[in-house]
Amino acid sequence: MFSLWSISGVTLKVMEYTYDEDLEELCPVCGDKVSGYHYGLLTCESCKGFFKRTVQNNKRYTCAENQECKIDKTQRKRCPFCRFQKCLSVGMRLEAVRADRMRGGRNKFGPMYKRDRALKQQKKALIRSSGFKLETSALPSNSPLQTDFTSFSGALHPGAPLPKGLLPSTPAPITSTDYDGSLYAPPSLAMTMQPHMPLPAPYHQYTAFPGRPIKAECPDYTSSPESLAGYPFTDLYSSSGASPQLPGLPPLVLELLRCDPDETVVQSKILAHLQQEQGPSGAPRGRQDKGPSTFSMMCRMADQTLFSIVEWARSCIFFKELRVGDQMKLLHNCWSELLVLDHIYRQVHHGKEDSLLLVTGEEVELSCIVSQADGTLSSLVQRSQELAARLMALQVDRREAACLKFLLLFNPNVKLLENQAFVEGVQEQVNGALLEYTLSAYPQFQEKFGQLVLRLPELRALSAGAEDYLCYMHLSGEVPCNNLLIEMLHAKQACA
DNA sequence: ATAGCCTTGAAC
DNA sequence: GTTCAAGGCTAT
Repeated sequence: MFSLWSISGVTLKVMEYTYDEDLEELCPVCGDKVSGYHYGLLTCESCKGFFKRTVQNNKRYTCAENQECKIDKTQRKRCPFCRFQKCLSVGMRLEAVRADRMRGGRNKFGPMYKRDRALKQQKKALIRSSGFKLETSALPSNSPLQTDFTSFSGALHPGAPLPKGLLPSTPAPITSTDYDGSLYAPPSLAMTMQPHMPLPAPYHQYTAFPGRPIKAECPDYTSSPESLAGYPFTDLYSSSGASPQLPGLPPLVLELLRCDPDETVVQSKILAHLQQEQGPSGAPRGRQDKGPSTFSMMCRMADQTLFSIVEWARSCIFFKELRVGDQMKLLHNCWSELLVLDHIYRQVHHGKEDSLLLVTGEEVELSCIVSQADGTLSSLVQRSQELAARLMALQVDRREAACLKFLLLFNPNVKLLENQAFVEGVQEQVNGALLEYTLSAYPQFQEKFGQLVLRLPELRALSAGAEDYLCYMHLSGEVPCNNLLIEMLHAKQACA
């Protein structure tokens, strides 16, 4: 029996899988067995008690070493300073320790724990359905969920608002990944897909515990942004956007929504880039003397949008767990669909039939576009307006749009994927979450899910038309060079 | 001081 | 009524 299984290599995978499952039950502070949720996350009984004693008794510790002691089950008693630091850095919440020492009952974290559990279940099911553990950016001993949360709010997020300015403010010679800085270098998806290597960034800024007095009576951690760095749950709680806490919101939908970048950040980034591109030399690169053609501007805009879409995908839950090869295959397959959806959803939001809202925030009259475009382009724009109108009629909301993006990205029909089952699993899960969401949020509109999903083939047809047109224009030399759009176009043709 | 077990009580 | 994360108790 053993020999039979071991030669196939299956045993190995199964063992990895169960091993990894066990890992999830370990305390992120010391690696001991988890006994439940304590002060914000799953920890062991001893770290729970340690955290409580420290906060309740306002204890102050010092480290005899370099404030970087390893904390594990056997050594956790040796340095309470570093242990408490670790408690904070993994996300244990001071405010969950009660000032009044009231016993029993539930606190405000209740729903969060519930959501956490649900997400964990979902993720587990996904891993199970894909048959084996994925390549994750392995953190020491966190549950996958906790890993996700820390990295969401961590410094790795490429879509995070840039510190300042339009150009990378980091003096470090970040070479290949920085397309913004290299106008003449050939763009490449492969480049933008490289892991951000230069900084072996820690997942949580170990903001050395700054001698802050420990107060039991709910310290206002929410008021100082920098103190949130190591507290993954805070932004989960104040769910992004102005939407109030929806009770029936499936956790997965919430999670997908959280992956969405801030629109204004994307907008200003793209705007800045385009201005810079035409920029200082004063000489617009357009043909003839009336400046860049409408089409060329649209290409540049789409190109920049595509970059932000790639950034979005790279930082997305599930997607970032795939190997780069699979990531590229998926993106090569759906880039134009995502672009079209991005455009169309913007029009839905814009809500005007006779004008377009561009990614830069500019509003352009439809008649103006049509007058400058050829027949094919005009008809593409027209079709996209019709699709936008249909989605508007369906009153598609942000959460649904977020799901649709994932449904396009995780296309199970993409061939030769290393991890096909995972992609199918995500497709399935997102479908389920979207269905659940539409049913609970729009109970009076039972067919909404079906209606939404029916728009996807239409959208695909439209994007195929757009690709064809782009291809044609490219062959006529009308598309600006150094264009990610073109690279994607070629990649797709190479696949087909 | 630590950590395993016990009691409590609001939310479900 | 059940759950389960709070605080409490206590031998080590």
